[in-house]
Amino acid sequence: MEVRYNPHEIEPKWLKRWEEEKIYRSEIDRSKPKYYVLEMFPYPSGKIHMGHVRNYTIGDVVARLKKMEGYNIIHPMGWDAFGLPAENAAIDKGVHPAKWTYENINFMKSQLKRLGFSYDWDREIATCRPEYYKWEQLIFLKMLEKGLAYKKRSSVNWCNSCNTVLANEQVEGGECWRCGSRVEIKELEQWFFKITAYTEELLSYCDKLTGWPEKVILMQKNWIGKSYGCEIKFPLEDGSGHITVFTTRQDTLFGATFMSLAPEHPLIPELCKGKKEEEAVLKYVEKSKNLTAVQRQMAEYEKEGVFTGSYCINPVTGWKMPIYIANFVLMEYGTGAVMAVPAHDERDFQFAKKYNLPIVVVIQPKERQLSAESLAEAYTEQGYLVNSGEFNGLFNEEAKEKIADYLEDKGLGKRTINYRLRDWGISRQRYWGAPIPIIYCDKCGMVPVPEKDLPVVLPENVNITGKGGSPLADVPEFVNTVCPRCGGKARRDTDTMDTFVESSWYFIRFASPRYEQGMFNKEEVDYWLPVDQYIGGVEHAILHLLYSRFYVKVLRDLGMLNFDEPFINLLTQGMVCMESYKCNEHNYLFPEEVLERDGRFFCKKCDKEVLVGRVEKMSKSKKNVVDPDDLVKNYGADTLRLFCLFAAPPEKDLDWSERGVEGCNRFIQRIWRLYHQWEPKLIQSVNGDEILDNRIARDILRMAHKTIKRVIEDALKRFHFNTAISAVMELVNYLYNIELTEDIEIRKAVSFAIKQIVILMYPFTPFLSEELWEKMGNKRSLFYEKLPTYKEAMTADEVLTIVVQINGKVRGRFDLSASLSENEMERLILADEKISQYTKDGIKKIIWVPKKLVNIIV
RNA sequence: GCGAGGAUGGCGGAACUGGCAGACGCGCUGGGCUUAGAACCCAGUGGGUAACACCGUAGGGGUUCGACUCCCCUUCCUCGCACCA
Repeated sequence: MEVRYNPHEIEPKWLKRWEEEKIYRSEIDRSKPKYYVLEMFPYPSGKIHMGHVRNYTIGDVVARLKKMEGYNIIHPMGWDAFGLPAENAAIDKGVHPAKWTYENINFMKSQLKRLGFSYDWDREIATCRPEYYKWEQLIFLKMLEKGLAYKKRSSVNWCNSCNTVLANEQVEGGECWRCGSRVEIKELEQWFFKITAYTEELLSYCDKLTGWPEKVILMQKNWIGKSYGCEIKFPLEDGSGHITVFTTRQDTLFGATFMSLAPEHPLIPELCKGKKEEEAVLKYVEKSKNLTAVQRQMAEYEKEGVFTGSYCINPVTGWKMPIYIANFVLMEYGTGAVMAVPAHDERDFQFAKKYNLPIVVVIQPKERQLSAESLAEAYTEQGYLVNSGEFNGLFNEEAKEKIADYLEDKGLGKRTINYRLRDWGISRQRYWGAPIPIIYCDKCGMVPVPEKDLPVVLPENVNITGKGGSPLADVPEFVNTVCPRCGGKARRDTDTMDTFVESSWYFIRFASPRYEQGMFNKEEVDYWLPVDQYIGGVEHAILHLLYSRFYVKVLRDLGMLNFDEPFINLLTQGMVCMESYKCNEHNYLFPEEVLERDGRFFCKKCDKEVLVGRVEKMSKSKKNVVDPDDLVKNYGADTLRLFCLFAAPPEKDLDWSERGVEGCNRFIQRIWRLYHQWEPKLIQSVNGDEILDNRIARDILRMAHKTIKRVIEDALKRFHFNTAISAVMELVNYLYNIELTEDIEIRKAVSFAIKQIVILMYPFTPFLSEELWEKMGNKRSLFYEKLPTYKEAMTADEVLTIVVQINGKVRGRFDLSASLSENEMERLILADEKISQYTKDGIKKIIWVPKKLVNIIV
């Protein structure tokens, strides 16, 4: 008889039953501690890919494990449904973004269901529904009231030939992704969220995020970019004012020999006015205007600039410093003006060399002597001050403080702190997003949409061509409205919000997804939030997580929430990777378009040898993708899940391997077969701590208890599912070596062990486990079962294998009864013939690692 | 350039606080079953040797009775930020 686990019969059976019984529905239960498991919700792009499968499998395992540990679980799923791809689909295929999005949602939802994820689908949300974005618009208005939302002129990428705004990701190497023409910069009035109002809190609370990966916290800190320094005033030579700079190196002030300004610096027109340099300067400024940030980066770091014709005075040395415009100075950071210290800053050094500007050394290292003439590069390390008047001889870190004191005393400058973090621009000149609830009236100016008129619904009848500005501007029924204040004619804001706004609070909405009286039901939120375990890709380590943290703080300060941080624990899972094949003639090839011959690979079309690419992230363009649907069809969901968990620990990248998948399927079959071999001999009610006389039976029980311990410690405490699974594999292998027998004690022990396997595998392979669980005579789903407990005493070995080292080298192994004392063991070991050969010249020292190892030093 | 992480068999990966390196899986080899194959089961599998010895965690040095693990230097790889003054 062939015994085979058939996923195509068994898996649909359980899907149906789980759905009918709604076992994953979550409700407040104050008798249990709650646990909120959340995976980053997907963008409904069409169908799920392996990255989703891995992410959601990890989340599902966490949810099931925590449930089995006794928590009341909430495990929701939804759709980050607004975004650019929907609009692109409209442009390419003429499908309405809404239709495209909802169809994708339906399809992807069926895919997720098929994989057996334990979502409470009653809580499903899609951010493109007015019931959702209504509350986003409300919060926008509250932020406006608080001054946390404001409007200012800001630049966008603009394509002249398509006549449209481009998102950053639509700019490829400074060119438009559609037509390839040069991208320009255009200034538009845009909305911003004042995230900088929370800079300090976002930074200091980083240290409270103890459940986050170190790496992500560091990225957040770097993104915020706090630096301590001074603002220093440099008087203009003609006495007409001064230029303020920001520097973190006030210790090098005596070495500042010229001044560099950003091309956008407001003083420039005045500085060059009437000078012979004026024309050249204005031309340079004009040229810089049309450079995007992307293009600036492509400028290959060539430092360049022009002299303005004016000078300012170094306040401590009295030197006349020429004022330059320099392309590397950023208007957005500091004051847009930099004091140039060529001897101690790499960029200033290059600039000084190029334009032949003076270099003065003011920091000397201890071990060598620098001189301005022979300097080949800037010296940016620490050292002692020279050429710095009364500060000579000070260590530069000390001098920073002394010079800052001096500047403050004399009123020449003051200590300041600067941050890299800028406010969050949220205006998008796009259709498929949440409309910004603002009305412009000729008489009353800018008027917020009254709360009672929310939501401002995104109109359906819109023509999306990919041309022009915001598509909403072409919908007169939307644009034209009446002013809520005066009742006169008015126009709506035609921009939509950045999709990061929707994802900044969806995790709160999940607590009460159908609530109609407000953004959320406070009682539900107080119970479920914050998220206990958040799981997703590291690509969101900065923006999404930072914006979500910001949102929670804003809502807290609006009195709506009473917690400070959204995500207690964060797991960033690795990517799913695969080799790629590239033919010189036919570009990237699918694996089936490649022929293998003696370990080399050839293109089936042209028979030329193909380049086997590094294992890298699966992507359509590289043709190194596998479709989860195919895998479910071939192996079933359990196998696919198991592979995602077994091939690597969750935070590492996962290398795709078809053979590895087959191995996981084999393991499932092995459990299935093991069960069926023993089925007639299994004994129903067994408990694991019975005292058995049979040695083999006792060993089986011990092995089972050890396995429970390992699975709990690896899976639950460390989320290392790969080693947890391998522990179960070892137990299965062990049981395969037990001969089928009528011995009652062995049958009891095996029954216990098999039961543990079924329970322990449930979070990983729920279908298989449910089926076996039912076969074992259980009526209720495993979902309600508790994790097994192990007895420490039951894991203790009766016989210990003691490793004996002589001078740190392994020279023998002794199987000794665990009941012996160290002294008794020592006597037995030293009496051994082989060991005594080593010890005949006398023993210096004996070091014991209890129950494991002894090192004899001779 | 700065910051972080990493390098272990033919491959993916174990070894948690320093204590048997290579668990588990894949692949490979041999055997069993079979008319044959697939599937399955058993055994072996870092290098080296007839067997020991010995050599092995990127390379070099150090601390220690003992180092994949701790410290210093070097090389390479991955990721993040990237003209932030």
